[in-house]
Amino acid sequence: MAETKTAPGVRARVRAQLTAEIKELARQQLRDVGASGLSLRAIARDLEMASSAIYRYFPSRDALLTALIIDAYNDLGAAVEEAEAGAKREDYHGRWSAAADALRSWAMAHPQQWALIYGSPVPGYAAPQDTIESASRLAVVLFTIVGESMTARDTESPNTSRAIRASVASIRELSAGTIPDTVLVDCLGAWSQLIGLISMELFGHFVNVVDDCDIYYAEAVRRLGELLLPPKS
Amino acid sequence: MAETKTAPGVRARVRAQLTAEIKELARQQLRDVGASGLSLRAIARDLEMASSAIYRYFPSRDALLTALIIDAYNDLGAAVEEAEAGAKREDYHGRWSAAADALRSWAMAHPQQWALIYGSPVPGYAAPQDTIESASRLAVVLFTIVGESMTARDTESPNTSRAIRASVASIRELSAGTIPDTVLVDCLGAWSQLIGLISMELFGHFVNVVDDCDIYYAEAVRRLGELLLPPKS
DNA sequence: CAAAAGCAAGAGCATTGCTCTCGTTTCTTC
DNA sequence: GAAGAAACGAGAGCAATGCTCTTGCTTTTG
Repeated sequence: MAETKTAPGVRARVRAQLTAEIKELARQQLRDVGASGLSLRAIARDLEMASSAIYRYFPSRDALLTALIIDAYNDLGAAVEEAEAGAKREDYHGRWSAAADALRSWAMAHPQQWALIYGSPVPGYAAPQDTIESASRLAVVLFTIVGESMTARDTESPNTSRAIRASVASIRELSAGTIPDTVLVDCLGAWSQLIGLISMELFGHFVNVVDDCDIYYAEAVRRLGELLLPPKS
Repeated sequence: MAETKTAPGVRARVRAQLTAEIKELARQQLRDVGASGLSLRAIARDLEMASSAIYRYFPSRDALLTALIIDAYNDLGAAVEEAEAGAKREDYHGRWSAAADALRSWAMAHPQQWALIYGSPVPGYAAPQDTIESASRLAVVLFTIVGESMTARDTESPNTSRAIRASVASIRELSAGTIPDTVLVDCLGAWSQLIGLISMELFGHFVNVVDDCDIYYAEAVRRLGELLLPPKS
């Protein structure tokens, strides 16, 4: 009796697999017709099951989208983390470039998933708490690079006003307090610039503006590194 | 006979008005249910006409969206142009802040329209040529400020590589060639950062990150101005 | 072994974008 | 000014969607 009764139950396993298959088909559909054209019925058709059966796995279309969003955040976070981990620890400029390049590479390889997480929030206004942990992975990598580069440098607290200090209080915790506020402001700007650059390119705002996005992006990343990090040894 | 026969024809006028009414109702729906929930049938219902009649004015839902996108670009462009025109011509920092502040103010006042133009491109991949002229108005304002501030400064051509020069060749025309390439690269970065900052705030990426977006944005704009413009007199 | 919970299927509802046809109104051209 | 052309509004209809409900079946659980 205990023979076929594997610990997590056979039913739980087939359920997990079917859930994964649904998400995989959804991702495929995302690439083909975009987020707005994602259809639960089409997925059910590909899976040769009744459309109503899908609702045993995802209570609504938006729930499926939300699951895809979380997966995308994690996939992107893992890609950036891995690339950044490949650089020498003390080479802050190398770590910065590696992370930034991995960010854009992932975006170019998964444009629809990028649009899902950094484009307009499609499902009403549902970006629930489930996403925030996965979403923060990218920011953690970027801010950690700058934060670790700070310990070596003089961390003299500059003359930022009280109001500005307060406006970035939350993010200071994420960076463990090692980054002075002026640099923190620049960090947020650099982060936003990276997201902005990639989104502008991906969403067509650089057509007839920037001719070679590869080269321009590399240059922009280099300058941001020079602004944020201690000068190269 | 020529009495009621006004030059553009009475029919053309009522058509223009109905077109405007449709767009106005569409904008209203945009605020209520977002772009994905925009329904031609609902507009027809509000207008108390048959759903099929709408198609005499817009051949498809995407066409309506495209019209709204162009309107949004023009509305935003006009708002920024007007704000920038209100500053003293020789006060480049004032012009820069005025334009950047108007940009964010417009975005906060019209979040759905912002999402329409800077979010994920919803209608398939249709961002046709009609939009590019309206879309460039913002960039023209920003780049013109920097360009005009350059004529006073030394425009020594710095050591940018040939590849980087080529990557931004198209945008150089828009700025009438008065901006050296290094500054041009920073301009593009600043532009992307503004769009990125506002999008991140609007799309929820600054929740639990930036506490006071008003103050932070003002500081970020100030720093970008210091980077791009000649030092304050 | 029996009750309970999970599952798949089918029918059905309300809604959508869009097309086609059919009279009617307005404009254009002779 | 009248005939022909073009634009218009309405209605019916098609294919598709998200989602719900009910009905049997299977797996798990007590």
